[in-house]
Amino acid sequence: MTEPLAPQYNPSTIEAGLYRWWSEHGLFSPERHAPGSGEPYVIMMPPPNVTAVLHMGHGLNNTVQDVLIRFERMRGRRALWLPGTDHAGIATQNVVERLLAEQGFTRFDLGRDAFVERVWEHVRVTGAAILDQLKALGCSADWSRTYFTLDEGLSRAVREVFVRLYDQGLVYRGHYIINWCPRCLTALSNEEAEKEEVDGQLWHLRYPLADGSGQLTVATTRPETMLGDTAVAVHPEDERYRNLVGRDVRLPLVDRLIPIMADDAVDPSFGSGAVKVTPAHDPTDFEIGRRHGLPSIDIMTPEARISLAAPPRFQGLDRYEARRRVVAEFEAAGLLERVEQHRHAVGHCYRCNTVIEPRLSDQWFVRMEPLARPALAAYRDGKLRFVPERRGDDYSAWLEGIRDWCISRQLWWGHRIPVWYCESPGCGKTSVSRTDLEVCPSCGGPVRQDEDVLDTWFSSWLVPFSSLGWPDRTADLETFYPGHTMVSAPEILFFWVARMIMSGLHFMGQVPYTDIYLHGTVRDTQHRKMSKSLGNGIDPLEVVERYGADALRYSLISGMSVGTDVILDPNDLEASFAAGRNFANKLWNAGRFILSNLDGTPRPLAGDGANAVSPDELTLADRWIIARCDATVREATDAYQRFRLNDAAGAIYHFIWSDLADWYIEQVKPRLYGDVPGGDVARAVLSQTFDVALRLLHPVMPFITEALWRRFPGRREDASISIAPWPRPDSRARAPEALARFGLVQELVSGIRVIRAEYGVQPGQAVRAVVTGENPENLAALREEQATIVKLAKLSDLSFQETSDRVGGHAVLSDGTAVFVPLGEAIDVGQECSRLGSEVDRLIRLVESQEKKLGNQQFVSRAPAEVVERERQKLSTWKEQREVLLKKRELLGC
RNA sequence: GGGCGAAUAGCUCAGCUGGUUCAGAGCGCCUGCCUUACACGCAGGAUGUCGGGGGUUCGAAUCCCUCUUCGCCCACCA
Repeated sequence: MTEPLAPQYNPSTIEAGLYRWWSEHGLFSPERHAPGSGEPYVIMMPPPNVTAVLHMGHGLNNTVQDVLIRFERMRGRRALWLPGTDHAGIATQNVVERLLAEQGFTRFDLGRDAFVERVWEHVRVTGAAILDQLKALGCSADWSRTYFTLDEGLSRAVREVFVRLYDQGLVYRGHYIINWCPRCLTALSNEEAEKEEVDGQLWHLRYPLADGSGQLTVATTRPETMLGDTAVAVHPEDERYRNLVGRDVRLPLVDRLIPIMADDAVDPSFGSGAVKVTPAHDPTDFEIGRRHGLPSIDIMTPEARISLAAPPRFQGLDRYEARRRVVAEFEAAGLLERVEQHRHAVGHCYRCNTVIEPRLSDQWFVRMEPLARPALAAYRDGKLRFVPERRGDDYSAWLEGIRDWCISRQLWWGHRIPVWYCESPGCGKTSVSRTDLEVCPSCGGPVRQDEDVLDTWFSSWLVPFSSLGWPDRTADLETFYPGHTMVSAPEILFFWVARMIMSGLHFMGQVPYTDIYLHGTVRDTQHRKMSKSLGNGIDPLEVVERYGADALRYSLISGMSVGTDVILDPNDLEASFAAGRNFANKLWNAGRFILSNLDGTPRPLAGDGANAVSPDELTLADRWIIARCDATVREATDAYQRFRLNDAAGAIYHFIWSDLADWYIEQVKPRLYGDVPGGDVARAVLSQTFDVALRLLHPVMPFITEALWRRFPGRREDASISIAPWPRPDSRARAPEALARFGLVQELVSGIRVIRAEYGVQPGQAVRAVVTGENPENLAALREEQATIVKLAKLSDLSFQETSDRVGGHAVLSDGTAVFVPLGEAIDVGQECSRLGSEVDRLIRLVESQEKKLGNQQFVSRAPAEVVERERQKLSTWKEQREVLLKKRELLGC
């Protein structure tokens, strides 16, 4: 690593090598980077689905986690970032089924075993690709502990949990209305049925009374379900229908007699106040049916076609064809009262977006209320912290309204439900078992395992402990449970995060983590979520190749604030990622400059060493940059801890680019070149502040900071910035006076630059400047940095004196100190007068309003004394500046 | 229908506990520079009724009310 650094930073030449080096040195495993010491710090990676390679949302999610884990690792924690991948039952099965369909097959053509083997093939390929992608992003997860949710270990945990919950009466089999996807042909949980507002219609249908004495109108959004109606319900208090309760209507098209009954579930103010009751196809109707002992008629096949339970002419029709046909027949019979436009929420499958069909079937459920209660209490007792805070409200609201969790899925890809049914007549027992059963435990007869698999979230909700070896009491489990921070996208708060908390409390007795950081979503410039179907995605690997992982990471982090979305332009990668790339290049070149000027190990800045730099060797600029560096340490550390990663990145960016590169490096050059004495002190200050800056930035930009940091003279071959100690604030570095005085130097230089720019002074031409002022301390400070000012403002001479020159450019600093640049004939007196005039006007207005404020008795008496004093200071400074400017105008003869 | 959030420069957004970062940053735009770390750069510059209206206060981008517009979450009025 001694070859000269190229002037343009080329991430692709260093990233892969550094990552390999980190891995080989085991820097990501807690036992290697912090053997036996340090408080554990654990982040569980949300396991990416093995359906497909990662998108930018994963890029953001994992970058955030990596920033946090690297930060805590440098702070001396035994940091474990535990990675894994999720088998993603329904999603993965769909992907592979689609691939099969392209070849003209269905899963039934292959059969269960061959199909599952086919899915495994897909999973092995994408799973490996995903891990490679995470590595390309620089993710410092502990790959030696990587899990897959279908691994043997995690499968064992799944069975253990199922059996325990069953034994505790918290898992049960029930015959209920569930959400059914007619395309995926499986049950879904409530969370997997995404409600979406759609413009639909409300059909008002007339049902004739059985005795022919009249009609009753019902309103429905799904007229085809009337084929399965078994009653009509009205509200018990509804006067309009009181005399009809107990009578029958003749169900049109089907010609079946069904009763009219009263039930509280009916809202008399909606529609006609009478509801058709279809217990097999609607959850509310199912409950009504159950209360009144109504029969259920299932008129639909799993594919949502009309079944044999309906009249023959409807059989086999798709649900929407059937809807048209039913409506048409009602209309033809004069039984269609009216059709109303009606906007309502309809459930859609979260994987294929097909409209959900409520369906009556036998499924397995988890009783959630007993699990939810402790999870709610944990939040109320302050054991969980949500960032942003308001997400805690979503969490508790969901828990309060929680319903039982349907966990069985009619899929082939997933954990098979560990339930066996005895097939011998006379026994028929249901057995739930941790191990596979060959025979019935009670009668020894033949058994058949439940065909279904478990919801994919039934394995991932256990990850905080199952990935550590549970149910065995492993050393990992002892050390790393409970963990600390969960970094997640807000859309999986209920699917995953809340359920992990419930399982953690139930099986481990403690919440799995205390901080839940829900970041925003990656969107395009039209604020649409990035997705494959919209074609507005950005491939993270393409960005890594073109701009580097650090640039990608910086751009993501700087573009996010707590809980808000990150906007990227998929059509203009340059606009989205150039900032990060430019910053990396800036840093690279600053590093190139600094490192090439460090001839040998620099003197220590502090300490007892004989050659340590003593405080009185430091110049004003040195004290200033050291104080700025210290302030940045405080700011960045605080921001990282509060998950304000963009603030941390911003503070470091500003320190490196503005303070260190634009000001300090520029001003320090004469000392480095030997034009001015003190080069060794300058090198010491440069070395230390740059070292600190690299360490502060390392969590966000790990590759470039490591590459530069390792090149410092005297660095041990095996030293890595990733385990270098986190910079500490140093109260001795605080120097408010240096910050203020160097601020004046900056003001003076800027003032002269403005004059040069406004008067079109050639960039190469040096000019003279004269400073006058009343404040001796400030003048002394400017004098101390005379060389800096001369260099940065390109002066031929800087003098401190009274002046009688009349022609030139003027500027006044915030403390009233004035600078004058004689420009000879180049100056336009009239222009300068008007320039000064408008400045004077501004000050006059400020002084006036300030005098009014201070003349206000209310303000002076009610505002805190320090505020009043501060305002007085302002007034006197402005007055002083005004006087100086007026004097200048006088001198110029305006 | 219920709950929550947002609206600040052309764009993306900071501005946390009312008053020294108070009107800001980055990008974009304009002017001038290939100054021996960096043109992925340097120096300078322009741009705002802080969404509208009302209120509280000595003082409001900041707190309260209201309206408008967007967004998110939840929901068994069929």
